[in-house]
Amino acid sequence: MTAKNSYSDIKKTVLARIRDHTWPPGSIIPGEVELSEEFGCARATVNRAMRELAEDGILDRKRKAGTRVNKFPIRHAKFAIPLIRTEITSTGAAYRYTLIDKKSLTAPAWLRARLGLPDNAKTLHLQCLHFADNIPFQFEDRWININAVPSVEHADFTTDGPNEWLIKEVPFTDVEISFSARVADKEIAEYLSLSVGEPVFTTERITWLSGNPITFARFSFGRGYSLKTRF
Amino acid sequence: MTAKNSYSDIKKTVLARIRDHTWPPGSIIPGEVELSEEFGCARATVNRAMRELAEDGILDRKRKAGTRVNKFPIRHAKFAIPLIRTEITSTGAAYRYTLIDKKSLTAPAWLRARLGLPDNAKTLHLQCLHFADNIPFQFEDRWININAVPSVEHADFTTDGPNEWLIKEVPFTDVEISFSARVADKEIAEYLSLSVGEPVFTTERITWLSGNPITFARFSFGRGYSLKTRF
DNA sequence: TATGTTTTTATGTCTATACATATCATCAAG
DNA sequence: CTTGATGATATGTATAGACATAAAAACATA
Repeated sequence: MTAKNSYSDIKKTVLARIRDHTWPPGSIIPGEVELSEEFGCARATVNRAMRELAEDGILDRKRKAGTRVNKFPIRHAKFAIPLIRTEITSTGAAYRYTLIDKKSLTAPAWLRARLGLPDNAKTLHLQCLHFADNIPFQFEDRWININAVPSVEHADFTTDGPNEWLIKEVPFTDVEISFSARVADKEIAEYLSLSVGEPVFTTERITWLSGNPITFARFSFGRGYSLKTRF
Repeated sequence: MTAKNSYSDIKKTVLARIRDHTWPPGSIIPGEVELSEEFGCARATVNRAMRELAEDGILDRKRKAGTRVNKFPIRHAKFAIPLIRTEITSTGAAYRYTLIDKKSLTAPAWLRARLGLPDNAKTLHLQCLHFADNIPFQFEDRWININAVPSVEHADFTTDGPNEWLIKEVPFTDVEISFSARVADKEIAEYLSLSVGEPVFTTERITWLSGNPITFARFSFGRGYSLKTRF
């Protein structure tokens, strides 16, 4: 009868009990009915609290088996992946964009393999630079599957980056993002004012529309960039 | 009256309408009552569907103002941050852990600044290596605030890593994670079998318990590591 | 003993209803 | 023209009750 009744209060109470080892890792916790009686609220309210804690990886729930405290909570870090324009302007810096190169090419072998494209697949290859206060911030190397997005051939990328165009024009269903540390090659070093061989924080992104690859993009960030999240 | 009624069906339908530009980016979509009539279900069901889409960053909802399609839908990428042991064993590789060094030290200035610790703060400094199939996978450099976790002085880290111990023993409320690309120094190069100067994918983590810093850890990953997510 | 079959049960979802609350829109007063 | 009060309204949350479903547990059969 602890006179708590909102689902977020229940979440807090449950988290507190996990933290103070009232309900230690791996243990089973009371069922929804019992908890709803204790908290003096409806089962649906307890259900929402428990469901959200399970989504956060704190609890592990199974029908009939009950709810347990996860032994090794898989924390889900949420990273904001904003538009590069938003990322730069939100720091107060001025955003500037330049299109370096734009060419229609048959997809190279590595790209065909990566995206599962047929031989002779036509692609549009773009290279762009994004500046923050006129300092090079991000080098973008992008390939677009022309077969999947025919209209891209007539798009003009001189004022807006391809990402902004794609988000507006092309729907997608799946995205894969990866983060890694790479070596700056001559090209990247030049564009980002680095030395060849310096480490470069790199993200790669592939997007599909119902299984059909749309675009592959590699983003190389300037010196000292780091991606942060707090939760 | 599209005869769909489960909340996940509604999510799919809404997503489809966003993709085919029935509801273009930035547009306002019908209210919950109207949609519940269209789908022939209760408002609560529509509410759950819309709430989850909003959590995913697809929709933007405001009381009274209604629900809009987010102009830039990929706002958040979720990464699972598993235990290193889990990460390695889930690939089928064998996990091995070694404690390299363990020392009680007064916190160095950079750490005091980073965590907001007082002068002369006592810390436990640990260096560990995590192997996948006997190949060095991750080098862990960790500092634990002894003041916040006195019992850590008697903990034995020879068989289990400090992360596993901390998760079991010490509750925390806040985490900050950052990703970056760093240069391998002599120490890291040796432990991870790299050359000095090679790029190293690095994550740093700070955890707090209600504002009180618990631990700072820097994880350096072996050559070619990348962090992936798909959604 | 081993293998299906049935029962039981905790979670999963849905409904109908109610009230709370933020905020947009309108209109009035200064 | 600005500021402040007042509705109207869409989302936010809660409730009680119902049925669905997965899976553990108990039972029955070969």
